[in-house]
Amino acid sequence: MDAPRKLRARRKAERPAEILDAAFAEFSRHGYAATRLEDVAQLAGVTKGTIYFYFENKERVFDEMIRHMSRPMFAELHEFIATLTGPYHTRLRSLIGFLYKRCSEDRASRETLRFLISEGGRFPDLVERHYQEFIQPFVDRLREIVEAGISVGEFRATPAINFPEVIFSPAMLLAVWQLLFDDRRQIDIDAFIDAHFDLLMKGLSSLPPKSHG
Amino acid sequence: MDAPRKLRARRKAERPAEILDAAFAEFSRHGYAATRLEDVAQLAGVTKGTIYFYFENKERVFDEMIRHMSRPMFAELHEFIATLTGPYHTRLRSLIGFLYKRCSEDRASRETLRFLISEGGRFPDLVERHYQEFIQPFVDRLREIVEAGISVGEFRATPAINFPEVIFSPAMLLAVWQLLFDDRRQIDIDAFIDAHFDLLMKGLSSLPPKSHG
Amino acid sequence: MDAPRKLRARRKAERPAEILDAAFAEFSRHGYAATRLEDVAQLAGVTKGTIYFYFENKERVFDEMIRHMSRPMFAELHEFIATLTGPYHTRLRSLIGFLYKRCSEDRASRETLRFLISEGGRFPDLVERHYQEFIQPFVDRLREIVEAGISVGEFRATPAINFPEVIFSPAMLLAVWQLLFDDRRQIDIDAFIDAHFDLLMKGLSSLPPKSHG
Amino acid sequence: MDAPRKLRARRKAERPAEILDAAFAEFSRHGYAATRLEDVAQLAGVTKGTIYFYFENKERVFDEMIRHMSRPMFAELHEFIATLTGPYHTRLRSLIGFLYKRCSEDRASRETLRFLISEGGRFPDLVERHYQEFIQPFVDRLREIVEAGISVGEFRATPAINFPEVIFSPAMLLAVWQLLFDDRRQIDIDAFIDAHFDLLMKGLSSLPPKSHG
DNA sequence: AATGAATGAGGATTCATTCAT
DNA sequence: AATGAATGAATCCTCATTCAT
Repeated sequence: MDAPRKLRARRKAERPAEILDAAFAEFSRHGYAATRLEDVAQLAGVTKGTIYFYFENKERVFDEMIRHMSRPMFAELHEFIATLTGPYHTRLRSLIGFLYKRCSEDRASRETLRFLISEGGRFPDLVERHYQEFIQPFVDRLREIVEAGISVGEFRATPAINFPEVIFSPAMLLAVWQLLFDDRRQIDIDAFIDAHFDLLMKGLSSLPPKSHG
Repeated sequence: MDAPRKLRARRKAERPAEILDAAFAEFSRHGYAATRLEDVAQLAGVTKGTIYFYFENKERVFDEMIRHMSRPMFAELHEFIATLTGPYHTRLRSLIGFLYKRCSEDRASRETLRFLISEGGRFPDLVERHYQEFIQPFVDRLREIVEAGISVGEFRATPAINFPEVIFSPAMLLAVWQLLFDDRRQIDIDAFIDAHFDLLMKGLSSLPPKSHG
Repeated sequence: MDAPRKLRARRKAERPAEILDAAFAEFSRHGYAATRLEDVAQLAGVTKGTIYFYFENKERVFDEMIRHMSRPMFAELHEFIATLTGPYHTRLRSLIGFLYKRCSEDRASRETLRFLISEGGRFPDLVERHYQEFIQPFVDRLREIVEAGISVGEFRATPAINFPEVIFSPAMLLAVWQLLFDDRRQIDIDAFIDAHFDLLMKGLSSLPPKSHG
Repeated sequence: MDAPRKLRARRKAERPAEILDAAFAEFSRHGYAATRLEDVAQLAGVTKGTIYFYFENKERVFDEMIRHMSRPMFAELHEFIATLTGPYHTRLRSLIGFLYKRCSEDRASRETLRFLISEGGRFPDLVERHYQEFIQPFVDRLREIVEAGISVGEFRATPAINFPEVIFSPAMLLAVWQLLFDDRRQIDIDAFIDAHFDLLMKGLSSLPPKSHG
């Protein structure tokens, strides 16, 4: 008499997340407009009606799905930012490394970028939220690190200080690349990251280039 | 009795392009699935039936629209590539400058990127075509320039040679930024480009950094 | 330990009536088809499931609601009829006055008329029941009074004896008026009734009209 | 090449009316909410989509259907009113006779009354329109006739002058009766009307009652 | 060439009803 | 007794597509 009640309660608690996971799968495959809620339901192992029990309509399913997928991402970023220590070039690598992990390893984050680009017109709040919660904190932190690095002489003064996006843009390109080609044009990600850091550190360095001789 | 015939003939010749221009406007506003051919027709000043006279179905309208918007872009790239002369760092700036013009000034190119990201799953050929016609030639040319620059000592040897994407990624980021925020978060594009080149040239440079004293 | 049990018992006994009262409110606002049992439940302070504990389905809720609202009406009519005394024109006034009270003061009776008109096609038994229980007894009693009045010389012989509906029709019109306009077009009800009786009594009178001189 | 074009054009011109006729049939059978547009379409010999080609949505179909059915009724009333001549009791009979024709012979008018009673809450404009276009003109004209009749001594002064509804209410009752019982409880309409006029004329008369001896 | 009336499959949404708890 | 999660049939409405004119 207790186990089933718990089961029911547990199911109820888990249903919305199950539906949102299914929604992620379908929406990222077909886009917002071409996704049928019936397919989402089926993938979640429920029926259409159940979705409407938990969510007001398709737009809300999409919106909540994005929140559902983004929440851990936002949280992780903020946690991660708090732990950065060491010399500034290390912090910089570390921070950008975090972004690479999001872009290259985490399909959810990558697909979120796709959603923002594809459906941003229909869901402008969603874009704004991601700017406030993810992009801006990330960019700000990046700028602080570079500024601090400059002030202690680790980095040279550079106009890129005003456009930290320039500094991490290869990570974004990698994400877009993967969105475009999925697995059809593989990139050696580690080598890509190394190339990025090589160029970046050289570009930021306040030291003369090593002699190759 | 001749003028009207000519007019009609001209109209006829222009119809498909007019429809495709209208299609571009509607598809880029709402995405493939949410665009109604009726709206495309209205914007083009014709009726639904007329679209079906010129195009087989909605998919073909989309596909042809992309071709229509991309053709000049492809052509320009190839023409542009042929004209590159001078020292390799100049050629590099020039080539990347071309990309910036596409990304920042040309809405059609930018929206094409959005289409590729949004609808690539539905139109894989379209992605492939753009890779063959635009991305690959661009990347190849870039790599050639850098390689040549290295071999004549203008640039240092760098692993970025294997990932020319790293070199132009800020331009792509700028395009994505504009797709996401449109005019809501303006960027000083010239300053952005300067920051990019500053970092890039420093990163590629085979010379010691200028002393600031 | 006893009070709560009583309370619950009382609640239980009252539940069906509470539900039917709520049903009356919702059905009369939206009609049968457009009323949602969920709203009825909410208004009654219970959940959907509870309704199905007490009633088989939506049709039964509606049917029982009508019975619930009509029962006192039927009972009152029969009681009232039994009490009629005095001269026949007094009895006539009194009986029609009863109808006016139902039509003008009692929203439940008026809305019942609306239900009969709106949903009679779906619930023919309901119409039949009201005919048997209310209309026929009322009409019969009315005819009896008029016949008796004629036989004692209070009223003149009139073909209206065969259509007692003609005699009370203004009361029905008033009900319909209120159903149509609610409070948007107020009528002075007492003056309306006076006008009705003035015309009716004159029409039935066996006496010459009063001279106005 | 001409006949078919005409045919097409004629069909197009007739379609909306055909659909509205079918809508009348279905709506009056089942009420607004319970009517399925698909059934309306089928009865009209078209498909769902066609209805939406001509009408924005279900509400508009209903609204236009009412207009469609009422227009001739409104027009006829106004024409009829203009033709009234003769002694005032003749005009009165004639005007009320018009109403009886609407109520007893014309199902469309009767069903319109049902719609007003059933769906007035959802379509208040519709009720208002009928008041302005039909009820008010009718009532005003009736009052004028009675007033004129009084002033020339045909009728006695009566408080019913302020409530002309009292005068024609049996016609309304007849309509309601037919809505409730359709053909299940037949009324001898001519006899009913005679009874009405007998009572009414006696009630309005300025003369002493005829002696029956 | 072009129109636009007509189609009908498809998808969002609603809600009466069930049933495990 | 009562709950409320879950169902799925039903219905509104959309829109790509066709075709007679």
